[in-house]
Amino acid sequence: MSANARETLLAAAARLIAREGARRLTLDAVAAEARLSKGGLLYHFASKDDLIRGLVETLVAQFDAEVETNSVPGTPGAWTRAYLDATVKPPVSRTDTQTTGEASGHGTALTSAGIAAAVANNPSLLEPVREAYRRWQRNLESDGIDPIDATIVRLACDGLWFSDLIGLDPLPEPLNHAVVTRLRATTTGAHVTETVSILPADENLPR
Amino acid sequence: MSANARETLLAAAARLIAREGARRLTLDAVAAEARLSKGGLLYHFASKDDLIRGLVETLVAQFDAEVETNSVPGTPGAWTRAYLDATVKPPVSRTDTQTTGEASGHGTALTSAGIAAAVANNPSLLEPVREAYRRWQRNLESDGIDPIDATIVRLACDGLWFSDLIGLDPLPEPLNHAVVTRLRATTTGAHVTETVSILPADENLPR
DNA sequence: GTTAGTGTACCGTCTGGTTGGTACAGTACC
DNA sequence: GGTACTGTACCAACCAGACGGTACACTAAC
Repeated sequence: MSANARETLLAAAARLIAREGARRLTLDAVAAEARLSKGGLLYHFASKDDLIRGLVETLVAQFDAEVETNSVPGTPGAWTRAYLDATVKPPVSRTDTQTTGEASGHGTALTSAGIAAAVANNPSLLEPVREAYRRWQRNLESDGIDPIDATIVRLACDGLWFSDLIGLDPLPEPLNHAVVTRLRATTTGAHVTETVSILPADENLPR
Repeated sequence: MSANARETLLAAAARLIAREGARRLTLDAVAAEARLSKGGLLYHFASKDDLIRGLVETLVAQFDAEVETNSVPGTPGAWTRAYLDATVKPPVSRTDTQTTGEASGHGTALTSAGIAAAVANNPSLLEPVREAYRRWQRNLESDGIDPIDATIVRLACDGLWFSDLIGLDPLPEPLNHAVVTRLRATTTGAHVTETVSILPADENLPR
């Protein structure tokens, strides 16, 4: 377990935040969650800030990888579409181990854990996120489509992320699907005007 | 000062978060910022959670009031447009007193202070926000325009809010203006296709 | 026997909250 | 109009627990 101890610890930290909120992210708690001693934890992460840094960097790297995977370069709007997909795609939880499903019922999902922890503890740890966004915004603006459209798609994605971060109700399902579809259509430059009336029943659009 | 002591304290707390981050929101610090003793603070707010609750509720109430002010009922999309305006409008800072501008340069603006504090300390304090969003989403979906469009505008607004919360770079100015304009146009049902090319110089669009 | 990795015990500080008070304005009663 | 009493607003000092971090002993592997 030594080689991936870091990952185990990061996953434990993320799980903890998702379950009990950022305030409960204490070294003791993380160590316990990862079934390790505090000493062991501090061997891998020199400080709490260091741990959160790891969380944030992992988050950014994962999202980057996800976008990279989804992106099929060549077509205009490909990167923007990949950004959308990476946001929407159900995040594959890294928590395969220890499935003690004692969900205490609040939103903060694993993906947002790093952000929450950084906001709670030390906003300057968000710097990697800020830097990533600079990069992402650059990519969006030079994606071969109208940068305004691309930016709106980005903002909507961020809105979905925000919603997840603070545990808002997800959009009701037919609407959610329609919104994502509409956003994706935006990235192709095709200005679809097919007004989907309130509560459309066509749930089975091609994925 | 006794009557508005609560407001003074809330403003002090918000200022503190904006300036030094949510972690620094301690009872001592808030009291000092408001030039009051901790005992005095605890007279008005029974606990730290109570203080944060006040912060969150004020935030929701302010936003609600802002939307209400901006909304001109009757025309389709009016509410959605008001939501957009309330988000974009430069928040009139309530901090008229004590203008010690020692901004230490990170994002968390006054508007987001309550959210940040709640995320950091006790996510369950976000319940009023969740409830408000249920209400808002209902209003958006019955605003006389395509609910998909309305929802996308909402999500983009939330994206802007999120951006502010974690202190991302604001959008470069011509783009920002264009995005807001495009979003507003969406709320009128008018599907504008005037593709503003990369970096448009026409900054002086009619407000 | 050296090194990577982990555990135990402990320390100092921070911080939320309590306690016991002060100052003072109002007011009811005689 | 003086006295007893109440409620509001605030303060200084203190406390107990939590928490980040340190020190160091131990062990398994090579």
